[in-house]
Amino acid sequence: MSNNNPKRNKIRVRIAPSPTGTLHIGTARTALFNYLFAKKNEGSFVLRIEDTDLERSDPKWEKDIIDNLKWLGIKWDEGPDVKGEYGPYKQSERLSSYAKYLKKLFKEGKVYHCFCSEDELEAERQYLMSIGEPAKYSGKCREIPEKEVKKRLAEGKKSVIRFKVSGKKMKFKDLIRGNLEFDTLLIGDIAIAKDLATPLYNFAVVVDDFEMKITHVIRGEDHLPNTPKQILIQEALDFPRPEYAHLPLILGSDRSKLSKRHGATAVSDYREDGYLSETIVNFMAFLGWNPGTEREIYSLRSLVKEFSLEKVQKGGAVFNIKRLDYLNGFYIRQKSIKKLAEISIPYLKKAKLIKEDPDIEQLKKIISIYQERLKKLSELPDLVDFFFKDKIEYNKGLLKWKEMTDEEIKDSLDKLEELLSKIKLSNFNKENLEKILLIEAGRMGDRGKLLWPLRAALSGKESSAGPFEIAEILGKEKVLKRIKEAKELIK
RNA sequence: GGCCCCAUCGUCUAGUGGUUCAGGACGCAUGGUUCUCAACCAUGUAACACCGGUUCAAAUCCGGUUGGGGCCGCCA
Repeated sequence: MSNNNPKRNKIRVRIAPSPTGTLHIGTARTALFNYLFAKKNEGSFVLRIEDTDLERSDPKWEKDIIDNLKWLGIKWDEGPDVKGEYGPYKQSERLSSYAKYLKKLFKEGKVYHCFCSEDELEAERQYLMSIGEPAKYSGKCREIPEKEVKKRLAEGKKSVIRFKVSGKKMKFKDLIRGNLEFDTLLIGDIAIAKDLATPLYNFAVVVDDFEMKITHVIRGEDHLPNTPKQILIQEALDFPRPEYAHLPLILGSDRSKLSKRHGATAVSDYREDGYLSETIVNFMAFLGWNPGTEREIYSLRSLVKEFSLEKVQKGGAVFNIKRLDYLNGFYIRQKSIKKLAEISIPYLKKAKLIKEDPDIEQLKKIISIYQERLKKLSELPDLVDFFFKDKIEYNKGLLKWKEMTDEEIKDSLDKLEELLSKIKLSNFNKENLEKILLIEAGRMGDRGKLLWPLRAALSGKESSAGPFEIAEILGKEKVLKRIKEAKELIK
């Protein structure tokens, strides 16, 4: 379909995190959906930092948000670090805009100073709730005469700027939920700024979305009650109304909004735990959305092609870590050995298993036999530590397969030592070991009698990769050494 | 308490009035597979919250009940 005025109709969406903490998984998913919607429709995706709360905002959180969004591959077309037509993209740098519209609202008599104390307001709310009334602000400061207001202001009395809410039914359409209706009679006058230079959320959002020409506001369902408030402010300022789409919430296992008490909520936590960005993206996309087919594996690129708001769910979605693990295992298995070895290095270094200059070829061999056993990178050190340690520790009982006696274990170990020492260094590889040892193991009736003690002696673990591949990587010398050590234990 | 949103297997979901005694995936269980674990394969497990109505026909439409969730800040 052709469009005569593409620029004017261009879709523009935004993610507007406040730098008061690490990038939350919920924020990341909202960012993802906005990004997908923008890219699918050839629109623009804007990153705006909502740092009006000076107390809680910190540049370090802003950095965390930007770093992790980038890590996920979610790129913005305009933002604090990307020049754009509608900047600046940090609210703390947009103060003059807010002041401008605040003055306009004052001039038009649509806002007023409120001198109520927070304690007073809190008590009022409690009282209203207790008698079953809507907990809204009474609006009593509306009536303070102008002269009195000036006097109190001159005295330096603390105040807040409130927007006068006039009662009526407010209807708006939500792209996911359909037609919604709120009774604004139930909304008290909205605090929109502390003063001319300190805007508050509901007001700053409206001004910024207007000035940044945002066409679609896609955000979490927890913002639903804010929407009528923001529309009221928009109308007072004569701004056009964007389209709204409220996403279902991400829930914890108890079906309440995902929060810290459910476990990790920061994208950085998952990143450090060794989840891949592909995993997180694929997983987040399916929290409240699906393509309507049975396909479940999607890259960011393929999501862009398939995404649509119509397929977004209405009900909240529980964050299921088991599924995340499964997906991560899948993506780990998709990685090339080279790449997987590379990204494993930091985890092995952290566990002090390798130093600055690891033997990459050796590492790749190890990784290749553990790739299919890995769910997340942070598990790697515990799985492969025995390759790097000089001496491993385990209880003698570990060497025992089923009901073997110490005597039998010793026989197996002796046999192993005898057989293995005969193998030439150049033939000490998986295929050969298998050929030689399997014959002997078969002779014993139960292969476990030979193979289990071998694997246990080499790895020191209940479970591990197979003994032949481990032996090849360890090398003849070390293998014989570990068998000797096992024999010492049995004595 | 007030307002609002929501409701298919334990979880994520397919399903938009008949082709579905409801399909897929994760999980779980069982079996297969060179000792173990993993991976893989196969099989199984398990759901339309309830009550009315509309209709020849309802998981699908309407109403109510119940249940769950969100919000009610001079945070965002």
